[in-house]
Amino acid sequence: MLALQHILMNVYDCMVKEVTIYDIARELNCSIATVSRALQNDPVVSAKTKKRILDLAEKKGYRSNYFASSLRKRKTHTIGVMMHELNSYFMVSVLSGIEKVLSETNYDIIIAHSGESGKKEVANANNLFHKRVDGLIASLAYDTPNLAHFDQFTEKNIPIIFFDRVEENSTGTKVIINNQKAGYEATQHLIDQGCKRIVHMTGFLTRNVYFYRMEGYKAALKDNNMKFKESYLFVNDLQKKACVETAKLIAKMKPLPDGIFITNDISAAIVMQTLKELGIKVPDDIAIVGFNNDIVSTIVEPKLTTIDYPGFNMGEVAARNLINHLNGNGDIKLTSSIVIKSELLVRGSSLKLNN
Amino acid sequence: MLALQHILMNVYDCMVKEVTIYDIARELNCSIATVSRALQNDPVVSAKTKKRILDLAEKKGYRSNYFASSLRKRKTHTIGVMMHELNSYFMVSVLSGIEKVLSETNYDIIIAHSGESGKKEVANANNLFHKRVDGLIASLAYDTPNLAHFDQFTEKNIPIIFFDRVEENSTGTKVIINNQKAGYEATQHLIDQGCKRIVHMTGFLTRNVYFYRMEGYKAALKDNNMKFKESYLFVNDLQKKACVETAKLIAKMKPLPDGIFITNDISAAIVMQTLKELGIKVPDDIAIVGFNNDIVSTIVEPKLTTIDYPGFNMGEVAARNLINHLNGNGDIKLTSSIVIKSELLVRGSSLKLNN
DNA sequence: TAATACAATGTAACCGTTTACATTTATTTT
DNA sequence: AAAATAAATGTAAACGGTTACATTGTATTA
Repeated sequence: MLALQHILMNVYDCMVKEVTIYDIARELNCSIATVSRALQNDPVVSAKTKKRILDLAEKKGYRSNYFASSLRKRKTHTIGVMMHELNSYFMVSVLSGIEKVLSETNYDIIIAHSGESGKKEVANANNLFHKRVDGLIASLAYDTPNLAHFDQFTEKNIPIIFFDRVEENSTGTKVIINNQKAGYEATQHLIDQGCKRIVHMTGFLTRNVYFYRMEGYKAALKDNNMKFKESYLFVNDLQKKACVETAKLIAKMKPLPDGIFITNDISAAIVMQTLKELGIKVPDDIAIVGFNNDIVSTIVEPKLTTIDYPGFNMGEVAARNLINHLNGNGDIKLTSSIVIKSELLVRGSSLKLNN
Repeated sequence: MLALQHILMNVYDCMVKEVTIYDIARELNCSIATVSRALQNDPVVSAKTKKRILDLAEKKGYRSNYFASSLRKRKTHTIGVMMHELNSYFMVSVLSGIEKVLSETNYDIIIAHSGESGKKEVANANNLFHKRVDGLIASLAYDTPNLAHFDQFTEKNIPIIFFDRVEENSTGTKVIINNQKAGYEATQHLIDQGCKRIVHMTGFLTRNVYFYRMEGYKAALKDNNMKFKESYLFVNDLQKKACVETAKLIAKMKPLPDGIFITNDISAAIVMQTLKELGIKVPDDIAIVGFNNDIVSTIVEPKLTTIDYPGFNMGEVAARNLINHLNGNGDIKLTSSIVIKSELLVRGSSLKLNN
C-alpha cells in the first residue's frame, strides 16, 4: 500500500504538480522573497544569486502563478477588448493594431465579442470586470441602450477607451473618425457626379457613427441647395435581408434615385447586386458609395467607391493611449477624443462622368 | 491630519475597496466558511442563513474574487479558443457555436487569434496556458510547423479539441469535415458540367484541409479517367496578391482551362474578378467552384458555387465535447475525430449546362 | 578600529477564497 | 431523559506569490 502510494506520488509530482518559488528556494537554500525578487528581475538581488535562481527556474520548468500574483498585486496586466463584431476587415485591422501595441508592452489581451448584441455586451463587460482587466478598449454593439455596464469600471478607476462606435456623453476617451465629414464627402462626391436624387441607407441612428454620417449627408445636400427628404432615408440593421428589401424598394421608386450612399460596404455590395439583378445599371442608372473599404469593395463589379479609414492605426492609437495612462504617462482624462483621418476612395461604382 | 486621513479612508472604502466574505461574515456574526458555502449554494447551509448571506452580499455589491478562487480551486472555469483567423464568416460562425454552448454551461471564454501566424499562435498558447484555461479549442495557423506548444497542455491533462485546421497525428480530438469528399464533389461537379481542363488553386499542403481537398480533386479526376497535371495545381497563400497573380497566369494558359476549383470563397471571388477583367467569361469560358459558403459568394456576379459546412455546428460540437469531458461525461480520449457533414451548393459560377 | 552607509537577504503578513476536519446545535431513537 | 444521529456552523490550513520591514554582511569613512 505504501509502495503504491509512493508511486502515485511520483507520478503526481512529475505530471501535475507545479513548481513554485518554495521549491526553488528550498533547493537553493535561500528565502522565497529572494526567489520572488530574482524572478521579477529586482535590481536589489545580486547578479550571482539571480543567475542561480533563474537557471534553476528554467531547468525545473517554473511558471509564475498568474492568480497568486494577481491576487497579491491587485493587477492583472491584462487588457480587455470588446468588439461589436469580428467579421469585418476593419474590425480585424483594429484588433491587429491593438495587439501590436499590447504585445510590445507585454500586456495580455482578452477579446470579447458581442456579435452586435447589447445583452451579450453587458455579459462580456461583467465578465471582463470579473476577470479584473487593468483597462478596456471597447466598441459598442448595435443595440447597446446605455453605458451602465461600464460604470463598474469607472467606479474602480479602470480606464476605458472607446473606438469607432462610441457614446457621445461617455466619460472615457474616444478614438474615432470624423463621421460627419466622411458622410459629407461621400454625398458631395455623388453630387459632383451629377446625382440629383441621392438616397441614404444606414444603421440605426442611436449609434453615433450612423447619426453623424447622416448629418454629413444632410449638410452636403443643404450646401448644394438640395432638399433632404425623409423618403430618401432608409434606416435598418444593415443585414442581408434588410439590404435586399431596401434595394427592391429603391428600385421601385419613382422617379428612380440616381445615387445611394450606404454606410457599410458589405451592405452596399448586396444592394448593388440586388439592383443589378433588377436590371438597374450601376453606376449609370444609380451611383453607389459605400463605407469602410472592406475587402469586398474591390471584389464586386463595379468596384465600390468607399470611405477608407485606417483600422490598424485606430487600434494602435487606442492601445497606446491606454497603456500610457496605465503607466502614468499622459492622462486619459484630459483627452476626450482623438480623431483619425479618413478619406474617400473613388472607384467604378460612382463614376458617372468619366465613363 | 487624522481627520483628513479619515476622509481618505472613507473615500477609499466606498470607491476602491472590494467587499469580501470577511466583511459579510463580520456583519452577520458568522464564519467566512459559512459565507463561502452560502455563496456557492452549498446545500449544507440552512436556507435561512443562506438567504441572509445572499441578501447582504447583494446589498453590499459583493463580487467573488476570481484569483483567490482560482488559486485555491486550481480551476478557472475558462476555456481558451485559438483561432487562425477571425475575418471570415465561417470562423465567426464557429465562434458563435462555441459561445452558445459555453454560456449555457457558464464557462467563460478567452479568444486568442493568431492572424495565421504560427509564431503568434505559439505566444497565444503560452499565454492561455499561463492563464490556466481548463480546456482549449483550437484551429491551427497557416504556417504552424508543429504542435510542440500544445504539449504543455497535454502534460497537465488539459483537454484540447482541434477543429477545421487540425494535425493528423495529434492526440487531441478533432472536429472536421470530410475535406477529401468535399474536394471530390467540387471536382466531380465541374466534370459533370463538361469541364475537361480543371485547375486547382489551394493553400499550402502542409495544412490538412488543403491537402485532403486536393486529394479529393485528384481522386475525382482519376475516377473520370482524367490525368492529374502538376501544371494545373496552384499552391499559394490565398491572399489577394497571390490570387490576382494566379488568375493572370491561368488566363494565359494554352489551352485555357475550363474549370477552377479554389478552396476559399474570397480567393475565388478575387480570381473571378481578375479573370473577368481579362475578358474571360465565367462560367462560359471558365467555371469556378469555391469553398466555405462565405457571404461574398452571393455578392459576386455570377454567384459562386461553393462547399457549405456548418461552422455554428462545428463550434457547438467542439465545445459540447470539451465540456462533457471536463464534467467527466464521455471521454475525449476515446473520440479521435468527429466529422461534420458538408455539401455542395450549386450557383451560377459553375453552371455551364443550364445556361 | 569604531562608526557609518549600503548592499543583499530573510521574516512574516497579506491578498480572498475553499475545504477537510472539528465542534456545536437540533432532531430522532430507545 | 439519555444516547445516538443528523444538520449546521466554525477553525484553520492551504493555494503561490509580493513586499514592508527587519536583519545580516560588507565596504567606506572618520
